[in-house]
Amino acid sequence: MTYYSLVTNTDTQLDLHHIDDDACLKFQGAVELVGKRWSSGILLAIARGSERFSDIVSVVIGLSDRLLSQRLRELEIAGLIERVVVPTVPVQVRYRLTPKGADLMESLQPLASWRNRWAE
Amino acid sequence: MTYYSLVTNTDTQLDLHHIDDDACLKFQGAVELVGKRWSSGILLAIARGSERFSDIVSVVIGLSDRLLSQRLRELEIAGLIERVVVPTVPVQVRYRLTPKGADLMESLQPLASWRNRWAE
DNA sequence: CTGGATCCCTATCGATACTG
DNA sequence: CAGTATCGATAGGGATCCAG
Repeated sequence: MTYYSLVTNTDTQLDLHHIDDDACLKFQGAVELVGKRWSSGILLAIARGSERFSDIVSVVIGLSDRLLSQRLRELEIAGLIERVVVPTVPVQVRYRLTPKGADLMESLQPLASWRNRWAE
Repeated sequence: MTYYSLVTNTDTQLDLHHIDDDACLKFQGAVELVGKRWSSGILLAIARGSERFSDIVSVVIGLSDRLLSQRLRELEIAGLIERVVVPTVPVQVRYRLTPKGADLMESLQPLASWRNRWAE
């Protein structure tokens, strides 16, 4: 039986040939979590320094406030971002990446490179 | 076109400020492409050696043949997999990763590691 | 400024049945 | 085996209006 070799160089990489079914589901879940519409754009915006609600809306092209609100809740539940309320008048709300979220963004860097590599 | 890095060598701090809007959209597009429902599971199944239609259905839990058919077309159009028809009786069809697709799977390994690192 | 609530529309999905 | 066709249900999305 022959199959594609996905493991090429370093030993730190995962060997996808021996992933069990549970890991398969986890992998799928992880990709679909961040792959949901607008999620990655929102995360990227926050990672780039857009901490405010209105900032994110203006940075992520096409994103509506309703969807942003919804996604922010999902991302917070997923533990990727944290919501910080500053009790001023009016109230200020800031969003930042959690360590888990920041680690995720780092892990997505190879994907960004891939997109760049295969851009036509 | 400026090549960029999501992570600087400075510290744990992310430096994404020099990413232009075009790259932002590309990044979002790349994540959402592979993050579509079932797509990653199908790619992983093929990467693990499931070349046949029925194999993929049985390996990816919950996936219906209709959706598999649809996703396979999308992934083929995206240039991630190739469809090989062997003219026997009955016809055999095999799917495998293209170099672009294999490269993608390698680029997703850090994400799999991330999922593993932050599993509770 | 930061959303919540509502309406409505479309895309997408799962199930079922069918074909070469 | 490797799909296609059809259909009803539903989830997701855009637009709009409203509130603390």
